[in-house]
Amino acid sequence: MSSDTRVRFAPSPTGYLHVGGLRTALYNYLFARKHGGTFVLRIEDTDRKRFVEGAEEALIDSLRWCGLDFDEGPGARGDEDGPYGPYRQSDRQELYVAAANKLLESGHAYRCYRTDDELQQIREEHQANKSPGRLKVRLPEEESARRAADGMPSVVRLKVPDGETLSVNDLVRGEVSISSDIVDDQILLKSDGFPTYHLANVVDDHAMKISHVIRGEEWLPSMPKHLLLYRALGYELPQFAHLPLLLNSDRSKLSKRQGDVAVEDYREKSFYPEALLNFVAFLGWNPGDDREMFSLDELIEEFSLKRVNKSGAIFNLEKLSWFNQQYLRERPVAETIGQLRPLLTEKGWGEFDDAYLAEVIELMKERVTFPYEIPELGSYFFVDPTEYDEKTVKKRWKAESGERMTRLAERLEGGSWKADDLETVFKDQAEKEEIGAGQFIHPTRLAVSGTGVGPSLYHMLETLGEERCLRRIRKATEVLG
RNA sequence: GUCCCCAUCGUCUAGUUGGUUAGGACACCACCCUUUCAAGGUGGCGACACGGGUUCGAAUCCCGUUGGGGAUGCCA
Repeated sequence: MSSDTRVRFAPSPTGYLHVGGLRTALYNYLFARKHGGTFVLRIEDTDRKRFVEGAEEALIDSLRWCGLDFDEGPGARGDEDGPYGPYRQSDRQELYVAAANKLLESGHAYRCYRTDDELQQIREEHQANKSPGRLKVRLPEEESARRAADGMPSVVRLKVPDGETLSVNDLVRGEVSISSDIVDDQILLKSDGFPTYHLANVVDDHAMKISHVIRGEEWLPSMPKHLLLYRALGYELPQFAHLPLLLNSDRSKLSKRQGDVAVEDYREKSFYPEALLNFVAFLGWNPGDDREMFSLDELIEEFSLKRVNKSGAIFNLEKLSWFNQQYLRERPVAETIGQLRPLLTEKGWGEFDDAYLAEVIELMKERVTFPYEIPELGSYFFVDPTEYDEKTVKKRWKAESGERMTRLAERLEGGSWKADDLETVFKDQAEKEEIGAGQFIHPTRLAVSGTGVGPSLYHMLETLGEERCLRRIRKATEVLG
């Protein structure tokens, strides 16, 4: 495939970027980049009732946060959006009206004057009769003329032919065919004059020279309508690829209500965009071997529609978290410091220098999934413990612990504060007192951190420094006895 | 109801031309390491929805059943 590969992501600005949409956008992006093609962003805002202020900005913001830059579309190139603009359907109205008129003239479409009530009744009867065919909405010629003369509102409908088998060779599903007899006369132009998805989509994909339509599986059933439109309008057919759906844990189509579905939700929870992308890329695609960690560039290198699955995939938060943990571990410390610092300021825990924070991060990053967990699980790196974990006290702080800790502190004072040396002192002291080193190790951890869990004790002490440690040990002997 | 799509461990999946002890990852369990917790290592648990064909041989091909999902909007 050459540079005339053109794909598009065409979201409706009804709020936010759905993770399913992100996956669709990602596959389109990967396909475009892989083939040296063009990735277009088109805003499908033909439904005035669902218009949400700021949704387009939020959408673009989420896309950019993930690093999916588009070549054409609103704001793609600063002042200029691209050669096939405008890229908002609300700005392309004439095109749709022109196409609808053309279809009207050629007899592929007709004006329909049915009322909502009539339509509802037709649907009910259709279902009651268990009839497999098309909804019979066409009015006799004279009745249409009469209603038109009465000035009744109308829509433009596609006049679906009888007895045809409409099939397409889908890039992920192979040949899919549907009989035209069961395809309804799709509304093309609504009574408010705006086009429906079906018309606008086909007109724009053609006008924007889209070569591959890569979209969600929910569009597969309407594919025959689109085929008919391409044909009636005399457009060349693009290639189609219908992607498997992203699912809730109950296998229904991924939706709000059963968890977070907006990219911005995950951004707020401080997932790394790389982790989200990596995770979402593997929902429906894999490279065919055991590798799992992929940067965007590596995905571009490996991606192929041939390896896209047919069945839906459950969005599994645990796996996403695992990816995030992996990414956190390979992150440059400087970046994590930058994430950590505002959290500390927010908690009013004061200022800490980079070197100190870097050490804390090194000790903690293998134990957490998100940077924000570092101050949560490791508050003791920043403030003295104000209480001691009850269970740990019960288990580790014996009657003699207070005196032992006092003797240990005395011996430690003024000595080397390197982890290795500390370890030597602990072991030596234990030997002297003829007890297990654990009798010092556990109470010390408790005294210094307030908890029974955490990083390697000696390294933790080294990082914390002599002053903090001795102060805390003495405080603990007072409080715990 | 009707139409379309789908079907391998709990989850994501490998398996692309029929012959594998059906592989990996997440999660879970055990052990090792660590006198903590993680991480890491080792091992374990765990799947071809069912029934018919075709074939010497089927997870793989065909048919049916069942199950799941999607569509059926003047939403996209």
